[in-house]
Amino acid sequence: METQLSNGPTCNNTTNGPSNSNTEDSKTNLIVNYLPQNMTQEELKSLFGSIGEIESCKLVRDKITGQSLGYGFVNYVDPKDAEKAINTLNGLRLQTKTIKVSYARPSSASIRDANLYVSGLPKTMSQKELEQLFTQYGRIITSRILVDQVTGVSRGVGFIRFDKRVEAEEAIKGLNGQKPPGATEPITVKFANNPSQKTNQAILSQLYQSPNRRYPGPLHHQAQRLRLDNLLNMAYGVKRFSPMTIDGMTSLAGINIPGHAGTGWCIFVYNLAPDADESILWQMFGPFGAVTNVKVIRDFNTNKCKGFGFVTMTNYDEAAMAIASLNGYRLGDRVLQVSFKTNKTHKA
DNA sequence: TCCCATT
Repeated sequence: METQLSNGPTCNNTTNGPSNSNTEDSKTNLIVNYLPQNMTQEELKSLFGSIGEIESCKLVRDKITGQSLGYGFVNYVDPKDAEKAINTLNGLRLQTKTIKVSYARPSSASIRDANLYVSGLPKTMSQKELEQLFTQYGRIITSRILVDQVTGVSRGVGFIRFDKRVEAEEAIKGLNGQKPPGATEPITVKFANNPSQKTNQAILSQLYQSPNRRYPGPLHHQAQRLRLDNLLNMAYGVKRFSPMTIDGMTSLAGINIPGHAGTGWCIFVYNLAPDADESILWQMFGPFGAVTNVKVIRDFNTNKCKGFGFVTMTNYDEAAMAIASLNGYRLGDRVLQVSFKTNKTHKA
């Protein structure tokens, strides 16, 4: 039973069919991938706790920096709740991410370091074709082709994660330096970099590529020292800086602050009646927690609601609870659709 | 040339 909800064009769900060992663990323990960088373990627990009772929950963090690695585990008490979580939360879009929810495989050393980096792919090769090339070597857990953010065209590089490391090793032996069918150039297949090593390099390049300082070396000025301290603190998650501190650091302008959630969590409410007004949104969402803004989108000429609106809530867990409770809610003769707002444009 | 899938 494969779960195939929309999970982005370059992300598959080739995971955990019924061929897995049927231990109790495999039926209650879920892995959650592609979490937003700023999501905390408590928020993860809140979101999944809205489905049913959680036995344990863990957000995986970098051992050194404490930064979220973007995935976590949720272990339910009841296998039915685990199944329900997959059915209702897989493919959920949070900020820029589309989360993936699937059964966790039993933990073992043999499944670690099974991720391959593939380059030199024909630009025309699809994700499915990439999988077809690699599937002879083992069970593919995830595959991905990187695309140019602007044009959407393949960059000719991608990833294949196998179930077992030995499968990945065999794929390297079999495919590295080989030409895929119809291709003119050979591809390179090697183990992917360890994701946790990357964070530090990104921080260093931020430090050294800031406008006043392009070369590595000792820091002399007070402003630069402060900037270094702040960057390290932010990067290593030691503390969060108040907006005041950040405003005072003009040299920080242009640097994206990890973990900054913005003004709140925007919720998209669809299928409102033409005569809906703001008060109904306050009434519906207010009981779940702090609501800072509501808006009903209206037609400029008729002043009638165009069928949707937005609600901004301060706290993630309250927003998640409101969504879990109000999505599918019957308002009059209409069934509402409630979700976190996406970046998609909603045409009227 | 590197996508955050094993607590």
